[in-house]
Amino acid sequence: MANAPRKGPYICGIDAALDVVSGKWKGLVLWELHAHGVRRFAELRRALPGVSEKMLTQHLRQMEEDGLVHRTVYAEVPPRVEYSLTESGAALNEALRPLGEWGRDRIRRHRLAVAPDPDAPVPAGS
Amino acid sequence: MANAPRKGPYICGIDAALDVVSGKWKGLVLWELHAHGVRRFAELRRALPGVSEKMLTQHLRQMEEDGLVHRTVYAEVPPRVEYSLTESGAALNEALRPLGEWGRDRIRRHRLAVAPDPDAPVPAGS
DNA sequence: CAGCATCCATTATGATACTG
DNA sequence: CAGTATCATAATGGATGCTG
Repeated sequence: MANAPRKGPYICGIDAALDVVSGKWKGLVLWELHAHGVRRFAELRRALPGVSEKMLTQHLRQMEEDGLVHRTVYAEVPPRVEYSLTESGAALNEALRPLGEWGRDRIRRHRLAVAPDPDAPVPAGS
Repeated sequence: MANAPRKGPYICGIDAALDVVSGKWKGLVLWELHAHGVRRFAELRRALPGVSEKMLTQHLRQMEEDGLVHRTVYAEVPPRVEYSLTESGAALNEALRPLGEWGRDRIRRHRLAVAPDPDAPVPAGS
């Protein structure tokens, strides 16, 4: 993925779409940017428990190249980089919603493990 | 994938869903089974240009384990095995439809390569 | 803070030959 | 026909250290 080995040719829309969302964290990045609108690198990092800097960078660059996310660099010290969804990325997210529903259903039905939400407020008394 | 290294825990429905559709041919298998209802091993093989027997078997087994496809073996000579979508698989396919739309849009917009449909009728004069 | 470079481990995918 | 087994390679994921 590091050098975006563009798959294709595609047989139908499904695999064209799956091609750009495949990757361990792409779905979560989309989700996170959709939920918050704009996120900085470190914020995304925190939102994706277990992701390494390299992977996050790779995924973000790939998604930028695929026209899904927008990257804004502020020439400040310390540096600041903000990510947001492009129009295409937002549309993809919309298209992903039913899939998310199905996934939640599946989690319920099969009682799969769910990681704690790092955005959740800290429980009182801790 | 050969031994289904169940990922998770999941952070949201999206990645739970992406987990079961990730794989180079899963989307196409779903598509094919959706379009035709029931397909034999060799039919699926033909429908997925370039897939190796091993990969197809692996994907089908994984999808069976994930409860997406149903596998029926007929004790005949020569052997016959038919695959079809389970209820869950059909629901997944429904959930995948908007994604397919988005993918087709993307193909159009970026003028991406599209493989010829092996199901298409043979052009006259060949 | 937001990265890039390097090395290394694990997975995914493939080609080929063989079997009931 | 519908697979398995075996042998390879490519793609992906991750740990660590360094830089502007």
